[in-house]
Amino acid sequence: MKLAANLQEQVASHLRRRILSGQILPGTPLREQNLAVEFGISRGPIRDALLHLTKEGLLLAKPNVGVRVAAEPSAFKRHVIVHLRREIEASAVTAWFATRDPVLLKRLDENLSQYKDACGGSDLGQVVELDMAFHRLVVETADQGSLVDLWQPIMLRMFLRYSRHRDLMESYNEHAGIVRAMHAGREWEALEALKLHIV
Amino acid sequence: MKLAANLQEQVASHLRRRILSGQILPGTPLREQNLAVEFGISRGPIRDALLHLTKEGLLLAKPNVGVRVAAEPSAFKRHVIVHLRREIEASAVTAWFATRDPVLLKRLDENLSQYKDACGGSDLGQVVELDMAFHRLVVETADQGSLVDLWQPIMLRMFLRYSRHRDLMESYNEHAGIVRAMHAGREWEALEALKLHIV
DNA sequence: CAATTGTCTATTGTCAACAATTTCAACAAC
DNA sequence: GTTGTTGAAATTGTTGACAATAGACAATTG
Repeated sequence: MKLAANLQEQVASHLRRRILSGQILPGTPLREQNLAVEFGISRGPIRDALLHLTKEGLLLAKPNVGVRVAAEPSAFKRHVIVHLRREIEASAVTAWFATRDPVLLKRLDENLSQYKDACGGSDLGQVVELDMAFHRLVVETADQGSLVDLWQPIMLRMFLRYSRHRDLMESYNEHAGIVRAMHAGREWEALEALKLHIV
Repeated sequence: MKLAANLQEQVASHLRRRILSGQILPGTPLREQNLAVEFGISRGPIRDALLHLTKEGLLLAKPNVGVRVAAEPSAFKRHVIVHLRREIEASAVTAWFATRDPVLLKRLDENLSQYKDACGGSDLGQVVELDMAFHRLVVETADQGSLVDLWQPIMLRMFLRYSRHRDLMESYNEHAGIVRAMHAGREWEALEALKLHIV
């Protein structure tokens, strides 16, 4: 975990984690003043953080009214999102196979072992973060990470329903399968495993 | 043009237009204080607007340093973006063919005639806006507009190089071709024309 | 002379007070 | 009963002042 220097980042990642882990349910309003006293800071950085999360698709903002946690995407929207994520991550994997930089493999292996541990523990926030970190590692590798900002809001919208519809251990096995195919240098198999994993 | 009630929206759309029309070139730094005096308001709403545009991919932010206009996407990134836009807009068109709501056709026809006029004029900002409005109309139609927030940042990143690489009249003809196919109820033709238009 | 350290300035980050807006309940008019 | 009105409370929008930081450049030291 990188620790952010400025408050808005800290607030944003804290709220992000709580939303994704299901501690704050869709529809819940977030008031600037409440959060300000909760974090012991002024409303300024809170506003910045809420704007961040709104643009990331986690919150829904209405002018002069405030923000609330966004609802899970509709079936139609989710269908589109799945395709977008596949497109981005598959492009990244394909790009990796052109270089086969071993650094990524090492990092993915590390992530897998942490992920396995976290699945046993009780901290769902940690599991979500490691799951996301896995995919981010892949996306970051391609084209000097230029895809990350494209990928993140799409990913986050999908993870809005993470906690309620995901079998943790199965997810781990699928990650492991992708990495195995990459170690073995089997591109088609890796891409296929990735595609089946993103659903 | 919709006029926004709050300052941050006004500032954001003003800057957005100036960036997309090439009046502010990639790499140009935007200072909060400068913009504040230029717009005759305080730094608060300016900050909000810059955050918006940053999340939309038009600006690049560095903590404690400030923002600058983002560079055009790399060839690799652009390639991915093209696929994403095609996926989103094709989904929307497909959804439309399930209902064939004539309201959209009327709006597209209106847009086309305005677009044709604007191509003759000298206001590039207007052309860009109408071009974007055309595609937004399509995307808005599907699933109560749920795709718009997904689509917008992708679209905007692509339009960062709009002014420098686009033949206006050709773009108009392609739009017209898509609408013609929709009027005639030829789904495959419309999708194909759309795919060829997004490049 | 090179490397480091200190200082200065431009700029962003943060804060608390005030203004504008929305919401909702109580109440009056029809 | 329903509808419109009004006013208070809650909340966001905006502002200007102050604090913290980064980057450039000068001073110092080996």
